[in-house]
Amino acid sequence: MVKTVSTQMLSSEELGQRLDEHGILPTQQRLQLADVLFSAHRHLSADQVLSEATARGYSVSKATVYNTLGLFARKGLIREVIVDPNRVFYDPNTGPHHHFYNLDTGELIDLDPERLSIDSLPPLPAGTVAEGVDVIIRVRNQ
Amino acid sequence: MVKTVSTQMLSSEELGQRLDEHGILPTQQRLQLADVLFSAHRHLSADQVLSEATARGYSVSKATVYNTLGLFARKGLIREVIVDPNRVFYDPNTGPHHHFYNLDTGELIDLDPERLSIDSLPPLPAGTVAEGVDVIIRVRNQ
DNA sequence: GTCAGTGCAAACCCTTTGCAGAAAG
DNA sequence: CTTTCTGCAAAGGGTTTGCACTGAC
Repeated sequence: MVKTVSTQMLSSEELGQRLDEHGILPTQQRLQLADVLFSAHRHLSADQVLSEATARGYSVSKATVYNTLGLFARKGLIREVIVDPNRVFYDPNTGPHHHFYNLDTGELIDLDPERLSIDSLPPLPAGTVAEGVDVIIRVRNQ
Repeated sequence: MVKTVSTQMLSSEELGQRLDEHGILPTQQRLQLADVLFSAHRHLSADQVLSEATARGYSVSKATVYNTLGLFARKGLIREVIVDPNRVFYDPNTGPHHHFYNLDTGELIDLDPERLSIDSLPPLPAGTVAEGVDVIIRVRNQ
């Protein structure tokens, strides 16, 4: 069973089910924020999520955006991407893949997983277990 | 030139030369901060650099630490490592290598470059050039 | 003397928190 | 009705900035 992640707008039932699957109570604001995150197949910062939500006429506060994004990330619904000391990006794609980060535009772009994958991890420091691997290719224009 | 009682591993002449090579005017504070950075083979945050400098009896202000670390990084003397949204780490090793980041301890550990290297970059987004590649393996204790 | 570097405190910006009111079950 | 969520504003914490002072050449 191959499930492809669609980039089109998801119905609120689908969104609600997705929240349920991750143990997240689907309130109105959470559904709206999930809608923003999953319909844009882009990487958004908290601020951008708030702007986008506001632009769509959703009524959400800044605190709720931050709290909700943190919750979604903790529950595994989305992934935090740390590439810029000034802001955290949120990636609706939780599958294994890496990123280009454009230092000039601040844009974060998915890297085709087939193009670069770390297949064998090196020995980890004693007493630790791997939690995740991030590869960031920093690029500049021209 | 008066020698101060310190634990520095590089002579101030060596440090001064290193700053010169990177086009950095070697002032007293810059030499002291370079001393802290290069004698500790660790990854330090700005705050840790300040603490360490103070502990050694160096007289540097917080603003100068931040300005100087930024300058060193811009000039290629040290490398910024972005792994934690709450602080930037500075790595005196500018050679190609990657990192383990311990989420429990906040510790950043060098990964032996022979253990993991990205030898062929995937095609970059159109109109961009690679600036650097960061691989972060996030680990937890136990 | 001139220009760059430094120190201090205040400003900044993103993010988190405290708490009262609203909503979900 | 009880518990959880939301919104507002204020606090928090790392980093940057404005400006006067100091130091290097």
